[in-house]
Amino acid sequence: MASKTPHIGPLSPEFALLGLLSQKSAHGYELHQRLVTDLRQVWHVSLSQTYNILNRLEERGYISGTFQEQEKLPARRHFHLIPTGQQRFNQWLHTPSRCTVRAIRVEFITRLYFARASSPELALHLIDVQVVETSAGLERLKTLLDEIPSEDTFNRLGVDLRVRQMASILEWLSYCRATILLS
Amino acid sequence: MASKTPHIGPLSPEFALLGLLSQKSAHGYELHQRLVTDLRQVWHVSLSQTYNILNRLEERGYISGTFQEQEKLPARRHFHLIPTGQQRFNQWLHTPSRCTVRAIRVEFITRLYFARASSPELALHLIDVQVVETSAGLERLKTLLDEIPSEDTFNRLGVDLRVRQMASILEWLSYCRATILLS
DNA sequence: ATAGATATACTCACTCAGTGAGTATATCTA
DNA sequence: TAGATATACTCACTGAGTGAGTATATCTAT
Repeated sequence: MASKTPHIGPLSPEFALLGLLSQKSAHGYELHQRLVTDLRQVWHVSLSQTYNILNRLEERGYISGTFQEQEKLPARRHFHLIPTGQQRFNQWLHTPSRCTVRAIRVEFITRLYFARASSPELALHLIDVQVVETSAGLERLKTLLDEIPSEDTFNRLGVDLRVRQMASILEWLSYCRATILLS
Repeated sequence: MASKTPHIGPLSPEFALLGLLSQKSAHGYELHQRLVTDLRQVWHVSLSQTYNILNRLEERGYISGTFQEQEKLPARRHFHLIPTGQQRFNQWLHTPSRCTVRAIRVEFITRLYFARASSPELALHLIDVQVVETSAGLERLKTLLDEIPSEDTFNRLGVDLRVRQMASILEWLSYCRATILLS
């Protein structure tokens, strides 16, 4: 019954929350706010989704939350990262993103955000690794495109668009490098 | 309790199935096969997801299925489009896609597939409308980018990538037009 | 002065996307 | 003749994402 892919997918803000907690423990509302200020163009996460993920992360034993009474406002839960969660985050931080537009735009940028905060050299390294990964992906897509017969119009159009997008991601990655160097 | 957005989202293969049924009624297995031959680079839909959607579509009164006994193989359900479903499909067919990479790559290509099958002029018209829509989206993104302060590095990087992708989509749309004209 | 908006802080119940395993039979292939 | 592959579908699950609801405090404009 247990799913073969507990791989909860790096395309949910899960790792972003883990990362924010690795910088500073906090309660849900604050985490959500940090997410929507620093990465609002990257993730579109509602408050309730934030809490959903936080609860799951706690169930799985990656973070731990304790209730804090407050004088006037309602009690809140203060979360902090525990070793398994830190380990999970570190591993994610060093794994390149898949070669899809969404993975780059959402997951890779998030990774870069945390990498730069901990060490700008790491950020530059991640960019270089991602360039290699993406170039390889682009070649695979070009080969795939060549193998699709011209009558197969819509499959060709789909792959052709992906080829163009990979190419534009490569250009963006180089712009990204320059931006990180200057920042 | 009822969701405010019954907007089941055009990013599920729902409309593709409606469209396939508008061309020819069929049973689930066959619909799945048509999907993975003609649009395999566009949708990645498993057989069980196909049945899920077909069941939902029937519950909602867009399609209707009747059991057919077979001599040797197990009975199968033959689906056909009913008027509300046809109407829903027609409306979708004439609504431009949102300006996101995924909407274009998945939904727009699907729309084009059905448009060309019914009339190549319609396909060309849809492309032209989409160009207008996408150009407007690109301008909005550029304005947004200008409004993000340069210290806000990662939000800028996110929007910058989207700008590049919109630009590459516009080029692709023009390639698309040429392809449809020649096909 | 006070009414209404906004901020803090969280819970709950829901729909939809997507997967994997399971059931059953027929036919093709080495 | 055994195993892979094709036909045809069901079921139960996890995870993404939303909207409404609860409750209190503070700020703001009339």
